[in-house]
Amino acid sequence: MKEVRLKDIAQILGISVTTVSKALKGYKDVNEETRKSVIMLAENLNYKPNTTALNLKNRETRTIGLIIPKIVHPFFSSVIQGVIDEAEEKGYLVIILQSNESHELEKKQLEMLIDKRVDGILLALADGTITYDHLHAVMEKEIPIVLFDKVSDDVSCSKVTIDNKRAAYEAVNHLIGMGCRKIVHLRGPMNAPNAEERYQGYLLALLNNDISYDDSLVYECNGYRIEDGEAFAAKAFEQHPNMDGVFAITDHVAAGAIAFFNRNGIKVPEQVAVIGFSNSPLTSIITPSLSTVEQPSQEMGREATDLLIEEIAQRKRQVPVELFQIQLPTKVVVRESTKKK
Amino acid sequence: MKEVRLKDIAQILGISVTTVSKALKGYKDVNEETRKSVIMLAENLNYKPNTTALNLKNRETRTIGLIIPKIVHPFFSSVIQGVIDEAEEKGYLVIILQSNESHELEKKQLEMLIDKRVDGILLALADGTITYDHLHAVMEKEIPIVLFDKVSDDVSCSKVTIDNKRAAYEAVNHLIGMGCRKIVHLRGPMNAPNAEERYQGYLLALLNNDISYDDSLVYECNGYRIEDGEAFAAKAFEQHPNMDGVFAITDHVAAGAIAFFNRNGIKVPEQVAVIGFSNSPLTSIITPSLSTVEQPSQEMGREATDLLIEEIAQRKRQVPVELFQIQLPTKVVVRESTKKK
DNA sequence: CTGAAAGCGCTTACAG
DNA sequence: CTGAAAGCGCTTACAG
Repeated sequence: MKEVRLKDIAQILGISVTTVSKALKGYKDVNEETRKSVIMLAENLNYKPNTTALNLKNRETRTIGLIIPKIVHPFFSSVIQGVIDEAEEKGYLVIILQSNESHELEKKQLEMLIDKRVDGILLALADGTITYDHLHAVMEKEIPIVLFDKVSDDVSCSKVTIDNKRAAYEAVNHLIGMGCRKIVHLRGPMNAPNAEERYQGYLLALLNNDISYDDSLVYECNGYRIEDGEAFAAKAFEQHPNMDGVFAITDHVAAGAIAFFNRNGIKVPEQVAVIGFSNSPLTSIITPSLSTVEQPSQEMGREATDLLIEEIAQRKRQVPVELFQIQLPTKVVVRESTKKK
Repeated sequence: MKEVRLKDIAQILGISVTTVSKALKGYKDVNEETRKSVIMLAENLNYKPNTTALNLKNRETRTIGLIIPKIVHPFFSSVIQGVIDEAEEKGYLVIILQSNESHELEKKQLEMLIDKRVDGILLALADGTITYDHLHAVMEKEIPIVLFDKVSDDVSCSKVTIDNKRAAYEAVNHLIGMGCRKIVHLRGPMNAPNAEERYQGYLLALLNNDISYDDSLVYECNGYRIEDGEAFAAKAFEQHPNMDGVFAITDHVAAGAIAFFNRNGIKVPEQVAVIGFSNSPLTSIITPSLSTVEQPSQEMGREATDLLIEEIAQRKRQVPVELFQIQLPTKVVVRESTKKK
């Protein structure tokens, strides 16, 4: 069963393709009778315009590309959902690719999406990405792109992130409010901007509360798995048996710390309070449940999509493109691991 | 900066578009010199064929659609990864949509994908889907479709699932092997095929081990959240204080049961052994860690994609389409919640 | 070995 | 009010 084309309708009605097209598109220079008969027949034959032909004609695909470091991940999969939902509402479809934190793959996938002629691209930088030529290439082609979560100052485009420094500040401030004074920070790698900003927030909270900074309380985790958290908590506790708080770069690292404390009879939160980052599902599953910082993941996806589609529209209208840097609010979620002593 | 077209190359070289096209596509009826100069220039100008024009010409988009009930879900997000990886390897891109377990949405999205002219569709049925006309419509248009995870006998297309009955059988058999005799089954809804099959597996395991069936040990959960598991475990324990095993329809339900037992001083696994289903991340996070049935999620995505792309190729070659029903192997993963007493 | 022509399915400026 | 023609960027059967 072949697809119905304008030509088929035209032939049946004995009129030209032009007129059929106009009738369907609501041009008013079409006789009322003609219009009606075209529309009826189109309906009966269940005519659907060939999107592929429209794509070619209109120079747009109504498709956006999304490159994400990791799909099987509570935060990112929630971002994906936000993107898809928002895009669908605005009439766009989404092609998703996973960079696996690899610079090479990210670059290759960016090219695939451009070849595919997507109307715009959404991207969270891979950890492995250290140069940005592939992104500059996109900007030169004037293809709209919006970065989110992991971004870089070296790329001038719209961006959606959270305020990592402030979020960390609030987390540590919360620990201090609970009475903590010797707070260990299990931080991420030095070269990761997000990790650096959270570290700055940690510093600021100490400063604002007149707690002197002790750099031996800061540990750089070389992995974000639960076991990494266990290992670093063990190390920290050995070196600082009087520690009374932990601010971990992720919930998994925090969960690892709690596992270590649980196993060694160190009471959480009585002896050591623990707070993580992300509000991932495990926070309410472990015992004690884990306080954390909630990142608005779906909103991040929605917001980034919104900016992208807006930019696509501006480019299309040939008006100057506005760039935005949006920082979404976070909030501390208090659970058992930092409840009042 | 406009995109380079064949026409541009032709003009610069003073030859026809036809010859440029042929040179690039390796036709041998092109002068060696001409070929070389075309290829060089194309490279220098970084020529990329316009995919949109090719789509129209070739009547294919090298794109497949994926409709999934829920994106933020460990099992499904892992399926997504499998699909995307496999598709990318085979030169296809993937458009993802979320049906939110809704029949209506699933139908609408199916139409969107068809309008989009995807080459094929991958779909896990929504819980809300009770009739299959929208799927029959797809089959009539001869658009390749492969169902996975949640499938229906009423739709004749290739399918990829696990053998739920066998998987459940093995789980319950494992409990029996650990010495359990009064095994509670927290099952899913009566009208859900997967739930029904697992229930059948439960029955069969009892039968094969000469344990008489007691239908008061079977509870139909009206939800799969942890709290649902807690509530039903409480109910079961109240009615059967001598119960010694639980086989739950999902890991979350099982985790809820464990939470209830933990809180009430009922030893797991000593007094009651518990096994879940899916091998989701929480299984190794809770205490005691949860035994479960591992479902091959990425493999399911890969396998379904593979079948789909194969079918697309067959349709294209006009050879008769073969339909497959693949059942992927599962395996029992033993953790603390069912360790030897 | 080269290229004019037709065609994929649509849109739209233009002539009548 | 209608429709022939040109065009989006490509491919390919065909003539020379």
